[in-house]
Amino acid sequence: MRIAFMGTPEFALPSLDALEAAGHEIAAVFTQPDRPKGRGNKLVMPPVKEWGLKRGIPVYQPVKIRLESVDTLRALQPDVCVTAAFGQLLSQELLDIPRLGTVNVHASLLPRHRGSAPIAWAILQGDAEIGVTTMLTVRQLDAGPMLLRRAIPRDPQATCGELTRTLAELGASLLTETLTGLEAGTLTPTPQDEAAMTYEPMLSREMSAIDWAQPAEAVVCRILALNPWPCATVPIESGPLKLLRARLAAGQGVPGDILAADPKAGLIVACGEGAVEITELQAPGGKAMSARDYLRGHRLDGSLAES
RNA sequence: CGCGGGGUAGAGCAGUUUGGUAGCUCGUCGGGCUCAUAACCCGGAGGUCGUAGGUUCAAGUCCUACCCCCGCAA
Repeated sequence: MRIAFMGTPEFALPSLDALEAAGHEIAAVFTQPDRPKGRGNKLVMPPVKEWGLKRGIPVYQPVKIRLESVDTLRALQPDVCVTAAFGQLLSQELLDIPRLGTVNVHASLLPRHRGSAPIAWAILQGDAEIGVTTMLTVRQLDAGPMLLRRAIPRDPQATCGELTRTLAELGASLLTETLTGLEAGTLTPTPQDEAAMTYEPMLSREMSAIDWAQPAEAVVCRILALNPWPCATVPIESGPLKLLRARLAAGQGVPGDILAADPKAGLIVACGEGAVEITELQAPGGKAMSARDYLRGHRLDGSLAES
C-alpha cells in the first residue's frame, strides 16, 4: 500500500522498517521540526527524519501539521496514514484524506494508559501485562476504535527505556498485521470501553522525588518507570543522585534509612514496607554505574528521605 | 558562541587551591588465622595521572590548544 507515515522518535523506527520490509510504499514521512538539543544547543533531527533522508523519501516537518500539511497530504494520495509517537494532533480534515483511514500504534493495552507516556505509567502502576494496540485514529486523543492488540508479561526488572524498545518491535509486527487485515477488510474495529479508560499526563521532572514511605514494590516500579527520564533522584551534597535501577531486598527500617552501603552488601534502603536494593545509579556529573562500583569510591549513610 | 561537572592501578574515588618520592576503598595474586564467612591479619603485583606543547631545578598539580565522557537548561 501507499503510506504516509507520521512519527518522531526511535520508537517509530521499527515500524518504518517493518513497513518497508513488508513491501509497502512509504510515500513520505512527517515528523517534528529539528530542535536544539543537548550541550551547545545543537540542532538535532528526529530519528524518523534521518530514516527518511537515508532512503531519499520526502520528509516534511510542519510546526503544525493541521495548518500546514493538508494539501501536501492530499497530493500524496495515500491509501493509509500511519502514526507512531508523532507528537502532534491531527485534524478531521487530515483524517479524512487516506482512503483506509489513519492507523496509530500505541504502546499500551487500550483503553488503559491513553496519553503520551503509556509505558512509564504501566510500570508506575505495577501492571503485570503491557502491550501495544493498533487503532483507527480519531480526533480525541487515543480514543479511536481498536484494530489489533497484543499483550506480553511485564519483565519486573526492565526499565521504561528497555520496555519501550521491546514494545516498538512488537508494535512494528502488529502494524504490518494490521495493514494486511485492513487491506483485506478482515478487521473489525472494536470501540474502546470508555468506562475502563485511563489517561495519564506526560512525565515531568517533578515526579523524580521518591516517597520512601511507599511499599518497596512501588519504589522499585517508580525507579524503573522513570528511567531513562526524568529518573528518580535523591538529593545528596553534590546534587541530585539518580537512581536508575532497583530490586526488592530483605530488611526493614525507618523509610529512607540506608540499611547498608558498601561494595559487598550493596545499597539497601528501607521503605514503608520492606526494602529495596539500588543496583544502578548515576552521581551528579558522572556516568551511570552499578551501585557497588559507586560505593567503592563514595560513602553513603544516614537517610535518603527528603533532606 | 546557552550554563556547569569530570577524565589519576582492573573498578570507584582522593590528591590540583599553597608544584617537591602516587594515595584510599574494592578487586586480584601469595601467605596466615578460623568449624565457618560479603569475616579478620600480613605481604605482593598493577598507573604513559585524557592527548600535545609550554613554564620550572622539579608538573597529577601552573599556562596554552585539542580529544572524550556526563549533568542542567531548552
